[in-house]
Amino acid sequence: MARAKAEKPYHHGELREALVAAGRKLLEEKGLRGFTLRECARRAQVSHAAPAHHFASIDDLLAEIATRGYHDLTAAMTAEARRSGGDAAARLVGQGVGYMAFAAANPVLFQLMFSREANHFETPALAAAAKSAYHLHREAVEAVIPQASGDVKERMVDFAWAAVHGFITLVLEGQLGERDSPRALKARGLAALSAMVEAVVRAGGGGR
Amino acid sequence: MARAKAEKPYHHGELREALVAAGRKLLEEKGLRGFTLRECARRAQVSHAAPAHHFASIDDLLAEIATRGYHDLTAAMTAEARRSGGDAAARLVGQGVGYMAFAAANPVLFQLMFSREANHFETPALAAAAKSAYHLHREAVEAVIPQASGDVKERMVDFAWAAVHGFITLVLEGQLGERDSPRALKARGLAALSAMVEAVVRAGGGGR
DNA sequence: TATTTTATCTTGTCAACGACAAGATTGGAG
DNA sequence: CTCCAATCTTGTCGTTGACAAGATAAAATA
Repeated sequence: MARAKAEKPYHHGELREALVAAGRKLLEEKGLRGFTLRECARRAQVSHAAPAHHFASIDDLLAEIATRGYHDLTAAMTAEARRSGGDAAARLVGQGVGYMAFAAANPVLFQLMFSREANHFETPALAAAAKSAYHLHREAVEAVIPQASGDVKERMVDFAWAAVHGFITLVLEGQLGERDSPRALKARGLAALSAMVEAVVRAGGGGR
Repeated sequence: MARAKAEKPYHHGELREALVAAGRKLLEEKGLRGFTLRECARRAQVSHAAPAHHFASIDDLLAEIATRGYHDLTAAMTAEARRSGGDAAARLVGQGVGYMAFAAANPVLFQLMFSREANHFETPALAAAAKSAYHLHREAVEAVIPQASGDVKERMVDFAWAAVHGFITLVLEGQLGERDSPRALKARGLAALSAMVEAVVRAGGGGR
């Protein structure tokens, strides 16, 4: 009850956060093409020009939203990996599950994060957040094949990420499993994940 | 010299085609967010309202462009598969190469085709073109593992597509191999492809 | 405490956009 | 030759992102 919404606050006080929150919701509701600064301002109860004092342009707001998305993504991956116990392969699967779960819960944001446009408004914070998620994945893959050569490791990092990312991307776009139940879809995702891990293990010298 | 551009043609004659061509170029130049109907009209040398007689809305034009993209994609996949000889596994790799080559040559269009927005302006022609590309892929995968069960086949179709699509998607967004030479990048793509095919063969019972 | 500074938010404006309406031009059907 | 229908034009509307200039209130200073 400290500085909440009494009637109509003088200066709002937390516009930046409000804009990010409203923007994130708007993004999921209307898609990237339906996303407008003015609607964000409207939802935050401020005038159309107020956001300019916190974000230089609409791309700046999108960059901030994408950056937070990466933070949430790494959090989801970490949490799900931890739940999956100590085995390296199981943790890799768990991280993949976390990755897919985040994407499924935030489809438009996920598409924004990995869109070509996102590369255009590249802020340092966005690049750092993306790199952080990448390293998380890289380490999980390398832990599965610790004895493999650096080259094989690199290729398996590529391959594992591609399989996970490709699967959930195709699902989100409606190309894969459009008429499956959520349950069946999750099974398909897990099948893709385990096929991926098997391939990694095998390529890393752990096969037979 | 039949109905080309003499001075300023009466009715243009081929506006629809001109708009699609201009739009496709504009899309690659400016990205989806920089794509405007009026700029397409400008490049086709017509007034801002002329496109309305050929496309009901901007989404209609984008849908048409995406549809042609799918046609070109299937053509690229077919051509590259044919070049790769008669072995089913080699042809699957070839199709993947064609897939990636198309995406690399038309990055923004590719992103549009597989974007969430594309699902929104879903025309019958677009859906048919997309389904056609899907079936091409499905058959190529199934040809590699003809003796596998239907369930395994389905999962390997998922998996193979996910690996190819995921890899090229990550490359296009700059997440993978951003500072590799085109040559090195192609090698990474081929490595991902062969890891995928190996996994498919093994899962399909052709292993050992 | 009183005054000044500064961040924040407002209203007002601009060019560009997508969409629509109404009128002009032209190729082809009768 | 006449009329029709498709095609293209000009004109307009509401909305958008960005900018400018002024108002408000919090914070810094004296």
